[in-house]
Amino acid sequence: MKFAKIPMATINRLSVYMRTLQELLEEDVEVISSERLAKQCGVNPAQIRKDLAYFGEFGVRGVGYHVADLVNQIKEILGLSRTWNLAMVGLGNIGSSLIRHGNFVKHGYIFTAAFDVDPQKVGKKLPNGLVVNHVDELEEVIRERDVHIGVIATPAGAAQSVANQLILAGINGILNFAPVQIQVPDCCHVENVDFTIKLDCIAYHLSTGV
Amino acid sequence: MKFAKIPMATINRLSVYMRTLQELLEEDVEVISSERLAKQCGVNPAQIRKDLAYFGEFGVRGVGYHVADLVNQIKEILGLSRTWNLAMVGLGNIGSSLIRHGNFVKHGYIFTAAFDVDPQKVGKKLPNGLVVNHVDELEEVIRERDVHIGVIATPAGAAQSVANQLILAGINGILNFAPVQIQVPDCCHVENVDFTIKLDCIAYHLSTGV
DNA sequence: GAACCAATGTGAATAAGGGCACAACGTTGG
DNA sequence: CCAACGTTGTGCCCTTATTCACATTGGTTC
Ligand SMILES: NC(=O)c1ccc[n+]([C@@H]2O[C@H](COP(=O)([O-])OP(=O)(O)OC[C@H]3O[C@@H](n4cnc5c(N)ncnc54)[C@H](O)[C@@H]3O)[C@@H](O)[C@H]2O)c1
Ligand SMILES: NC(=O)c1ccc[n+]([C@@H]2O[C@H](COP(=O)([O-])OP(=O)(O)OC[C@H]3O[C@@H](n4cnc5c(N)ncnc54)[C@H](O)[C@@H]3O)[C@@H](O)[C@H]2O)c1
Repeated sequence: MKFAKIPMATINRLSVYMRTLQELLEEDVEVISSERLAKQCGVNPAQIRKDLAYFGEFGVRGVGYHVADLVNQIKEILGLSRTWNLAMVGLGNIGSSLIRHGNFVKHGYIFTAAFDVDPQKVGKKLPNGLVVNHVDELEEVIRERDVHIGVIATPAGAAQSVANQLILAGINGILNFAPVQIQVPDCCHVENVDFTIKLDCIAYHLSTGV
Repeated sequence: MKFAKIPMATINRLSVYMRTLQELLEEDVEVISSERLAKQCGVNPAQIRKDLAYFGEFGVRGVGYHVADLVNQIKEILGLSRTWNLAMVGLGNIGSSLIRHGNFVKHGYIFTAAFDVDPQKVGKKLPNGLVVNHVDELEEVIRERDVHIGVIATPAGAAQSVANQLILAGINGILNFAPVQIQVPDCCHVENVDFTIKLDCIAYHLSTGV
C-alpha cells in the first residue's frame, strides 16, 4: 500500500501518534489499543487504524499495538530513522531561540549551518558550537555540510530572497517562520509556521462562540 | 449567511488573505481580483470567493475587491477590530522571544500578564514593561487584567496543569507551544503550535518525494 | 442610454476525508 | 483442541471541502 496517495493530514497525525507513543514508552506501557491511543491523541480510533493501514499491518488483533515497535514503524514511515541536517537563516529572536532549544536534536534534527547578514552576528559562535556564516556563503556552506532542510527566520521582507538562495543551493525542504507565502518550484516542500494565524483562529472562536 | 457552519480551513485562509491584503495596502494597491489575490496566496480563486461569500458580498462585479475595505471586513469577521489581552505562561527561550516580538501588538494582541515558577524570573521586568508574576497568582491576575487568551510556553510536563489553571481562571482560548495534546472542556478552544510536526512532514516529503 | 466587458457570487459536479460497523483473526482459558 | 473474547483491518456510506462553469451584475465606453 506504500504507493497509495496519502493524505497530508495522515502524515501530521502520525507525527502526533509518535510523540504520544514515545511518552507511553517512558511510562513503560508496552501495548496499547487504538481506542486508548485515540483518546490520548484526541482523534477517532478508526482514524488511527486507517492511518496506519496505509502503510502496513502493525497491530495484533485482539491485543493492540506494541508501543516500541509502532514507534519504530512510524519513524520508518516518516523517514526519521536517520538524522536530518538543518540550516538556520536569520539569527534574531526566534532563530537563536530555536537553535538553543534541545528538542530538535532529540528528534534527529541537527543544525549544521547558520546564516545572517548582520556583521555583528557573522563569525559569532552559537551555544551549540556553530559559527555563524554570512548569507553570501550560503550555497557553498550548504553543499559542503550536506544540509537537507532550510529554516527561514528572517524578517518577512527577506524571506523570498532567502528561499530562492536555498533552492539554488539544492534545498528541497523549507520551514518558514516569516509571515509570508513564499513561492517555490514544485520540487521543494514548504511548511509555514505562523502563530498569528493560530491567534486569529482563537480570536474568531472567542468572538463567535460565546 | 452569517450562521452557516464555517469550515475551520476557511478561517485559517481568511487570516492569510488578510495578511496578504495588508501587504498590498502598503504597496498602494487599491483594488484586486480574486484571481490575482489567489495567486499570491497560493490558493484557487473560487476558493477565495466562496470563503468570503460565507459572510457577505464584499466584491464589485467586473472590478474586484477594494483592498482597504476587504481588510476591514475580514477583521470584523475574525473579531480583530478590537484588541485581545494575552497572558504568557513560561518565560524561557520561546516565551521571552514571543514577548519581545513586536508583531503581535501590531495585530492587536497585547501581553498584559506573564507568569513563571522560577524564583529568578518572578518579579523581573520584561522589555515591554510587564513584571513577571508567580504562577500561583495566575487566577487573580488574569481576572484583574481581563486576559482573554492564554499562551503556554512551559515544558511539556507542566502544560496540562497550566491549562487547568487557565481554564479555572475563566480563559476560553489557549495557544499551546508545548508538544503535548492538552485536554480541555468544550468551551475552551486550543490551538497547538508544534514545529516538530512540521519538520516531520518535511522529512516525510524528502524521503518519499525523491 | 444601450451594448460590451470583466469579475463576482453560486449551484452543481467532483474530490477528499472521516467514521461506522462488522468480518477476520490472534489470543487466552477451559 | 475448541470456543469465547477482544481488537484489528477494511468495505461502505456519509459528511465536508474544493473546483468548475456560468448566469448575474456593476462599471465603462461610445
Ligand atoms: N520572534 C517571534 O516570536 C516571532 C513570532 C512570529 C513570527 N516571527 C517571524 O519570524 C521572523 C524573525 O523574527 P525575529 O523576531 O527573530 O526577528 P529579528 O529581527 O529578531 O531577527 C531577524 C534576523 O534576520 C537577519 N536577517 C535579515 N535579513 C536577512 C537576510 N537576507 N539573510 C539572512 N539573515 C537576515 C537579521 O540580521 C536578524 O538577525 C520574522 O519574519 C517574524 O515575523 C517571529
Ligand atoms: N524554544 C523553542 O524553540 C521551542 C521549539 C519547539 C517547542 N518548544 C516548546 O516550548 C516549550 C518551552 O520551551 P523553551 O525552550 O522556552 O523552554 P525553557 O526551559 O527555556 O522555558 C520553560 C520556562 O517555563 C517555566 N516553567 C516551568 N514550569 C512552569 C509552570 N508550571 N508554570 C509556569 N512556568 C513554568 C520555567 O521556569 C522556564 O522559564 C517547551 O514545551 C518546548 O518543548 C520550544
